[in-house]
This record gives sequence, C-alpha cells and structure tokens, in this order.
Amino acid sequence: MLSAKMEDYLKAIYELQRESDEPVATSRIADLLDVTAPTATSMMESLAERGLVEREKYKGVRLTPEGETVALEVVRHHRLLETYLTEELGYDWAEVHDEADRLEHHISEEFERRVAEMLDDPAVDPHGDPIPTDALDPVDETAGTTLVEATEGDRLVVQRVSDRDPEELAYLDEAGIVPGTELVVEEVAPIGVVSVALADGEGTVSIPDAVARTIFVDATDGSTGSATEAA
Amino acid sequence: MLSAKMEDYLKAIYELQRESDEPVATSRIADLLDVTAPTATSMMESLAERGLVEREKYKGVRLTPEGETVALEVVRHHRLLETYLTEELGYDWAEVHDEADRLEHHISEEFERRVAEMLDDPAVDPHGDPIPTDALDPVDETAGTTLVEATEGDRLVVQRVSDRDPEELAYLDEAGIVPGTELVVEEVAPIGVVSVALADGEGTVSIPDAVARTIFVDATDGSTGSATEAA
DNA sequence: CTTAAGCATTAGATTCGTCTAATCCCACTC
DNA sequence: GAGTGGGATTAGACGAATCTAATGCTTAAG
Ligand SMILES: [Mn+2]
Ligand SMILES: [Mn+2]
Ligand SMILES: [Mn+2]
Ligand SMILES: [Mn+2]
Repeated sequence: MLSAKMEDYLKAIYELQRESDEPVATSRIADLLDVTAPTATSMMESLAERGLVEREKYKGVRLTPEGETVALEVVRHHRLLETYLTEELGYDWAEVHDEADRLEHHISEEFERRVAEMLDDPAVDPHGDPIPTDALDPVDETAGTTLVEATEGDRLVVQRVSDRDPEELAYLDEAGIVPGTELVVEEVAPIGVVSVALADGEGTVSIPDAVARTIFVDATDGSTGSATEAA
Repeated sequence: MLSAKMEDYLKAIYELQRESDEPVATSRIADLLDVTAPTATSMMESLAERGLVEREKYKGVRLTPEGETVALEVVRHHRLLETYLTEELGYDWAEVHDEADRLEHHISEEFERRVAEMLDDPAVDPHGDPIPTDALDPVDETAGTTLVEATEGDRLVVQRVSDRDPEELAYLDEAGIVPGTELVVEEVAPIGVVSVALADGEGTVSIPDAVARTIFVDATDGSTGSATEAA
C-alpha cells in the first residue's frame, strides 16, 4: 500500500522527531534522505493527504499516530534485521545498517515473525537501539543521556550508539566501546572532546563531541548521578 | 544499476526461454508478469537498448549473454533464498516463492555469499531447481523429462517441481510427491491425467497434464528408460 | 517598522513503469 | 494473390518521485 520511499520518509521523520519537540523541518528531512528540499516538500504534501503527518506550511511536520505506527513497523523491521544479520549470519555490527535499510521495506510480516521468534523476541538491537514490539507500542527513544552531557568522574555504562556510520562503529568496536561497556569519564575538555577510561583497564579513549552526542549512557551504581540530568 | 522491474523481466524471459528455442513472445512475458502487452513491448525496447536482449520486432526477444548473466544472478538469489527460508527459518516449501520473489532484488552480494556459505553451497533448492553457481555459469534447466512424457510402467524419481503455485505445492506435498520421491506410472489416460503409485506404498495419485508438465523426473535404475526420451 | 537573509514552497520539466485506444504486421485461408 | 484475424506495436496519457529555477514566507537585526 505504501511505497518504500514513503516508508523511508516516515522513518526519517521518526528519527528526527526524537531530537526535539519542534515540528520536523523540511530541510532536515531532505538532508537526511539526500534529496532536494522541493522533493521533501512535495512528499510531505502526499503524506499529509494520507493522514500520516500533520503539516504546517513553512513550519514542518509531525507524525500522526497512524504515521508513527508505520514508522514503528519499519523501525522494528530494521532493528530486527540488524540483530538477525549479526546473530545468525555473522555480520559485523558495523556492516548491518545498509543491508537492513534496504530489506526493511521488503520482508513480509511472516518473515518478521519468524525472525523475532528465532531471536527470542530481542528487546534491543546490536547497537543498543530498542526494538518496537509486535504490537508497535510507542518506544522511548530518548531514555538515558548522551556522553557529551557527562562530567568528570562519572562511572557509566554504554547503552546505545548510533548505527549510521560504519567507520565510527568500527572505530568504537576497536576501542572496546559497545553497548554494555563500563567506563569512567576522565576529562571533558572545553575544546569538544571527552576522554573516557575503560573500566576493565583497557586504556583511555578520546571521543569528539559529535560522536559523544550519539553515545547513550546510564550511570552505574555508585556514580554521582549527574549523567541522568539533562544538559 | 538495473531496476527490480528490469530484473523481473529478465528473469521472466529466462524462464520462458527454457520452454523452447523460439524467441520469447511479448505476450508471454506480459502474461507472466501480469502487465499489458504494450508495457512489455516498451520494456523490451529498453532492455534491447541496454544490450540485455536481442529483439526482432513482431517476433520476440532472446537474452544476450549479458542479459542471461543478470537473469542467472537473480535466479541464484531466488533459489538460495528459497533454500535459506526453508532450511533456516522453517518456512514450508510451498510458502517461500513470494518472499524470495521480492527479496531476490534487494539482498547484497555479501548477503548472498553468507547465505550460500551457511547452506554449504547447495546445488538445488527445495523444489529441485538447480542453483546457479557464484560464477553464474549457464545452468541446464531442461535436464530430465516431465511426467507428461512418461509411459505406463516407468519407474521414476521426482527431480523438480514448479515453485510457482503454492496450492499445487501444498497438494503435492500432502500427496508425498517431493524431489526424491520414487514412483511408478500406473496409467497415462488419454483425457489428460497421469496416475502414479508411490514406490513406498503410500497409494496412488492422479495428476492432470497441466501439473504433470511441471514435474521433472528421471528414470530409476531398472526402468525402461522411456522417460529420458523426448516426446 | 523595515528589510534582507535564509528556508520553504511553487512552477515546470524529466524519467520510469504503466495503462487504454488506435493502428499495424504477418501468416494462414481461400 | 487477396483477405482477415490475432498478436504486436505506436500514440498518447498518467502517477510517482525526482530535479532546477523562480518565487514566497518568516523572522531577526537594525
Ligand atoms: Mn530504507
Ligand atoms: Mn541499530
Ligand atoms: Mn521478483
Ligand atoms: Mn524454487
């Protein structure tokens, strides 16, 4: 019923929407999907006509409940596929995003069901992203804080990292920073870099803000707790 | 580079081409893909322009070597996927065709490689269809004879059945007729039905010509050998 | 209150895959 | 060697998704 393209736009809006409460601007969508602004505008008109987004001209769009359901379905496919490719087909977690990004639009509900079953209904994907349930209930995508918001001395556990950039993922993997890794914040330098020590004694890693912003962390027991406050 | 649609047309031509040496008629392609004749004509023009088919107006088309390579790649994807879905995801062999028919256009070469490896480079899919090798060497799709060409008393082994019709597959499965099944031809009725007895004593099955034409068989040792002669 | 910069939208065009309606070939029948 | 029936092609149009170029809002600065 919906084209793969429309699904892509809805997923993009879903992802942008979790960055703030503002309506999502046309240009952000165009950027993310690598199309021109007029293209995004005209797609927003179609989506609005179908009741999948609410649109205020010159302001931006927001997913309607129906639009969010479609987005959640696509996101569920994406994250289940990433998990499946990693667990069952031996993909590296850095490689799975593009494959999942194509297949997410073409698998059947039957395929989704069987994969979920084989993986025993996983709650998170290899990057720590939460997998929407079969019922497509809204998911809290903003749980936790990001590493840029941490302060020196914080003891943290990595919860999730962005799955977008394979190079970044490969680097983090190499450095030993994956969901579940415990680390201590050594320095938050004012020039835009955060240095963390791996809790298992594997050394120190310096992470630029742009990357730190995509790493979600939780305080471990015994922390100051500052990591749970917003910046 | 090539659209999924173009791949579909090339695969369709590949499949029709193995039914005879004649060029493939536009109307056959249109029928198979469920489009109108002008649509098929115009796609044939595009494919000819790209050097993927050789076209003689009002006669039909034939795959060029390049076109055949593309078709073989798609067919390899299709049959590997069918095998994978059956072996690893627990699909029934009657259900896999449609899923494979969509995914075949969207998996990466990496996915293909990993699936082939996991399955240990299978030579045939669940329906007995030969899987083209990684090198995409031409495959003999017409090996063996079909059940309509059999004569009474022939002892045969089922080699392959068409994967197109899930109902037919479910029926044959139910009846115990799968690749590897041994059977004896009891009667070839002039009204267009073939009756066969299952060699393992599981009774007799009557198969209409239309279906028998899609079941490929080989003679077992001790047969009259007539099944290996063309009709 | 005015203006200009910076987004966003409108206008108009293109490509792909598809359709219906009209026309055209070709091969077979007489 | 016509004539005709049936399949194939041409003609013309359309929706989806995209682009470039032109125009239009909004807003923040003055
Ligand atoms: Mn996608
Ligand atoms: Mn992910
Ligand atoms: Mn297909
Ligand atoms: Mn098959």
